Amino acid sequence: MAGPHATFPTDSAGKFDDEALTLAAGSQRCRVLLPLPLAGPYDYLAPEGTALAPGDLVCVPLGRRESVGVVWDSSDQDDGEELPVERLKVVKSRIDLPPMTPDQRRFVDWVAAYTLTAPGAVLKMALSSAQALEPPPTRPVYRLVRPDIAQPSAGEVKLTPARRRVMAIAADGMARSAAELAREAAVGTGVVKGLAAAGLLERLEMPSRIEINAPDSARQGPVLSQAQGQAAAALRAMVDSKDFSVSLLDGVTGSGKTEVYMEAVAAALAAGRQVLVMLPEIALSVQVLERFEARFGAPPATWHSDMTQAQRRDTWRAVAYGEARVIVGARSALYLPFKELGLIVVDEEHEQAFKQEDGVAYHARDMAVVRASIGRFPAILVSATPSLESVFNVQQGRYAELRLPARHGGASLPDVEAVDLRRDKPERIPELGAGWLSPSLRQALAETLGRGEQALLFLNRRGYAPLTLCRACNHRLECPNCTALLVEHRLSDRLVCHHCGFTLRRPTNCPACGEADSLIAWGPGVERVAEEAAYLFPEARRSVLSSDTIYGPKAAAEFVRRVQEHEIDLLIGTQIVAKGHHFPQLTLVGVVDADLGLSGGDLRGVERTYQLLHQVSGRAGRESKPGRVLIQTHEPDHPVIEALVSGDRDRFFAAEAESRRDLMMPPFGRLAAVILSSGDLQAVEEVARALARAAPKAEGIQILGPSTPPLAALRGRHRRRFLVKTPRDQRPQSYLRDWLGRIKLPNRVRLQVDIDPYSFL
DNA sequence: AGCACGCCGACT
DNA sequence: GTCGGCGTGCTC
Repeated sequence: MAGPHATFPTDSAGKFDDEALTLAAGSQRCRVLLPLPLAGPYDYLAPEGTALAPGDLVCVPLGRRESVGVVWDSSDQDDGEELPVERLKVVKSRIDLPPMTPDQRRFVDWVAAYTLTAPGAVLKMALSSAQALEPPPTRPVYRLVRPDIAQPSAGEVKLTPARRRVMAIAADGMARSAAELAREAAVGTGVVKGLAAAGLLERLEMPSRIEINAPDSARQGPVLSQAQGQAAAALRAMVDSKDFSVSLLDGVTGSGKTEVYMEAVAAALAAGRQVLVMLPEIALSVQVLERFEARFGAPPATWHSDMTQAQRRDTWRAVAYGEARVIVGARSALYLPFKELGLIVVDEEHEQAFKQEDGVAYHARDMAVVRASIGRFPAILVSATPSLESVFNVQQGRYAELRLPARHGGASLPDVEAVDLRRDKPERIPELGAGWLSPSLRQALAETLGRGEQALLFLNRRGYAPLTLCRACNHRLECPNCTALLVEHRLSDRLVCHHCGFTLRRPTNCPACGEADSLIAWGPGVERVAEEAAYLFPEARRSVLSSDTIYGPKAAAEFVRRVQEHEIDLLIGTQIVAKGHHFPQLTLVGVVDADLGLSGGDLRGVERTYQLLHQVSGRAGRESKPGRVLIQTHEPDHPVIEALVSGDRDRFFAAEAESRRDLMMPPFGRLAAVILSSGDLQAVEEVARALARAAPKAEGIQILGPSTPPLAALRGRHRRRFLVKTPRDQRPQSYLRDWLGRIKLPNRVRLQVDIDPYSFL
């Protein structure tokens, strides 16, 4: 790959010390990476008399507009012909922000190469907030012109009592906003402005920065158990070694994993490094934030999709300037401009939410490990049900393993039983139709609620019913844009496509045969289970919890509070309730349908079902009250159910790993998906055939497809898919580059590559 | 991603 | 006769 005759004038200056490499002023060529999906950086000329160094943020002309960009490293790649100097435009300005660090630049290049996407597309994520690059906004403040003379000599300016009070407040020389000054002096803001006009106060523009309270790493943490203490000491040692390492912190719910990794956070902070803690769903982690605040005396900075532009800008800048020391964020926080990152913690590392599917397809857990390796610092993966990938890496000796065996604080593990739906059949309820709760589960609910305790019914399915069917002609209501059934949502009185968001008011007549009142709801969703629960336990205070009813951190916090204060007796929820909340009064968990994730050809379906059910089981019974979990299933002998009932996770993992090994599926082999899509069915099929023909033969590499994925159409686009399977020691990227480079795509067909795919829809 | 250019339908 | 639809292609 190394170009033997690199012609870039500054190349010899030393590519391993690129900070020292400063381009000379004048008409000097420099490469600028733009946040656009282009093949590589563009060449510009540094402005006369300005030195630009790799990492500098710049503003450059681009066509008839302007764009921000980052001065990129001169590569030794032999790109072929360079654009002649006459055609180059001049960099407009250097942006006054800390330069992007070499580590972050390498990370951007690495992710682009790994995911087979344009480096500019990755840079775009790193410059996520366009407004962050603008100068920080200012706010007007007022202070005394002459602090030494608070009272002007009489006659010069008329001093009314109101003005006198303002001057008295301002006498300390501090700058205050007009509103603040006016409030303290009990006058209107007009008085303040009048004094400014009279020349007694001066108006200044103050940069408004967010207040970042420094976390106090010296603060004493909680008393740890012996097992916790050992794990914490191991993690502290990793941090102190200032070297790359990956540790898997593995412990059941309630074993005190958070307290343990907090010690590693404290160690990194004490060493003067920034820390990133990644969570799958920041919206639901109010409790984690509170625990950080309790531990370090200051709330961490947060980063997630649900932020305003202003919050984004302020946080982005605070991270770049090194003011924010601890950032708790969703997967996109990985691309923040850390000045001195020294530790990444990936909590709930097994969660699929870390996998980004659209745009740049990447797995944030894996990229976090890469980021740590580039920055030469530790990464800590945390889970009660680690991914098979991570367990495999432990077995291979790549990751260190730290196990926390028992529940911290003496609470016992819940008692898990399977309910065999083949014998223990839910009864039909005349008023409602089909029922979903078996007699055993009903009885357990009655007992729990009767004791004044809380119960949770878990069903990982939003809405009222997953299928609407015509009784007369058997027509199924489908999305017009996707190969998917419309899901009935009774709360919003609509039929909804969960893939594209298409909605329809529930029709009274069948759209196919026109028969009136023939449409019936088929199968359960959480809303329907809630309806049954309302019928069976009318006095219980119920709440349905799904992404439809809990949107954003505020709603999540409110829900947590209502459960904790026992304003709700019976929760009916999707996976949104499975996440780590602490509900001491919740003693019964009923899994309505454990078989949901077990059918279908999903590679990780079995693993995911185990993780999800294990997690939701962990909601039952903490503190002193024992918990009980009832799992309704048609397959009580399924390894997942047996593992949950027996609590023998390791045996289940071993069996699951064995079946993956037989198929050479991840983590024993590598997968990449190539997805073609187009509004034009013939065009996709044609390209799929052409691609199949163009596939080069290669030792050990298998091309599966083209096949029609379950979601044969999505958002009005027809889809076809290839899977590329390679041995573990052979990355598929170079093969894919070669293969995909052989055919020219027609414009209306889009090709998307997903390395390490998680979804097979 | 923008923002042009470009080549075919309904309007003042 | 133009205004404008968004297909196609380029931006150092």
